[in-house]
Amino acid sequence: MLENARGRKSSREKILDAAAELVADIGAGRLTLEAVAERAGLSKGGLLYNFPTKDALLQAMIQRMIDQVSESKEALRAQMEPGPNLEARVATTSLLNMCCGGKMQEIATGMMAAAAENPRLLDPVRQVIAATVKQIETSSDDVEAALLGWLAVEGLSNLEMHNLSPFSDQDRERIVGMINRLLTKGIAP
Amino acid sequence: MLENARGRKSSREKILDAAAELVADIGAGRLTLEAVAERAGLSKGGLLYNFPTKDALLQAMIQRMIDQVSESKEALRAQMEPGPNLEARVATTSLLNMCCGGKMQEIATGMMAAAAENPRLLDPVRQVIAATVKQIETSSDDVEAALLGWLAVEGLSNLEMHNLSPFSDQDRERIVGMINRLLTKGIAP
DNA sequence: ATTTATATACCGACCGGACGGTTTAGTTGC
DNA sequence: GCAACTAAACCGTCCGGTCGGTATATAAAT
Repeated sequence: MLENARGRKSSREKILDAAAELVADIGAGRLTLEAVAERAGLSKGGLLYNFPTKDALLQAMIQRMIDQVSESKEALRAQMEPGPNLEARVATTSLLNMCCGGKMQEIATGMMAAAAENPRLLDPVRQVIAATVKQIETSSDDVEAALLGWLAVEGLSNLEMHNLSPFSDQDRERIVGMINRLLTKGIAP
Repeated sequence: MLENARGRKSSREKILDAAAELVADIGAGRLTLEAVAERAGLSKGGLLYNFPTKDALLQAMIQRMIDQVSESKEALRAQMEPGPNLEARVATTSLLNMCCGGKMQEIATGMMAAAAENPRLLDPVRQVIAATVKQIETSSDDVEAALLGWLAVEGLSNLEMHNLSPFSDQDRERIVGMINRLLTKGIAP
């Protein structure tokens, strides 16, 4: 996916990958152009050729993450068994898959970097969140359960993206299962 | 509270207030010593007299916020009507009062600054969170409901601390009410 | 076929400003 | 006389961004 004609990853992709990894490794506040360039395997000049400013790079990180989430949601929507609160289940599952699967791969990184550098870069995220919530609110059979589950996943993923989660893998699994039960069986068991 | 002998706020307090306000105003990544000093009404030298390094300042911000939360929890624990899942209700209510009451006053600011600058500064927060969760798990009548409610509040407050919340005031009130109902009446209404 | 032109993608030296922290010399109030 | 500063200069480093140059490929002109 997203390779150029010769089947090799484009520089843009390599750069975005490198930036995401770096944020995860050394922290959003320490993200520098030189470090990104080095990890992506090109020079600072080459990096700035692809992204003329640091803001542009951060913006692209955010956009890519939004696109990936939306992709993942689309896939889940097709694949998931139908039932109540489908939209909420799709939203929560995609969030959990993306940001929490062992390493927070794509989600948190861009957001943390943007939040540290220039909060306005989070505007597109705001839109996505607003849209997601609206969709959950209008499409759910049990709006209360759906919102609650979504918020809980939001909390869990936020904890994990700051390495603040006190939960073991099996604790986490239990919690995820519990949220899924809430979403499929409603607020009354 | 926390004033010196003559009833005036100590410089330390003024500095910590200023830093918190600044983070809220201009973003965690743009927090500089000079700006903090200016807003606190003293010189950079005076600031560095009180906090010898920027790390020390951030550490103090975190510590103050932890102390305030623990204070607030203690107060709530005495004042709150007894009932099921008391500990979870205390934890969630203190979180909501602190960080979400109109302005995110104390909680988010220190955390965001620390996360941007030096994630290791969040270690004390990790401890508090782990302790809170353990307490909720051991003391709750309905552990599932308690954890779910706590996570949801965590999610809501995280959204709010990045100005990402799509909820209106009355939406928010409904959600908080819903979480409280979950905590007081259990997972089955 | 050879030259010339143009575009793409990149290198890397360098600049300038910001910022954390130091130092020094002086001031004010208890 | 000491604690708690002020004021201002200064240092060293880091870092975003600029800029001139380079290599390669493709196209156009002769």
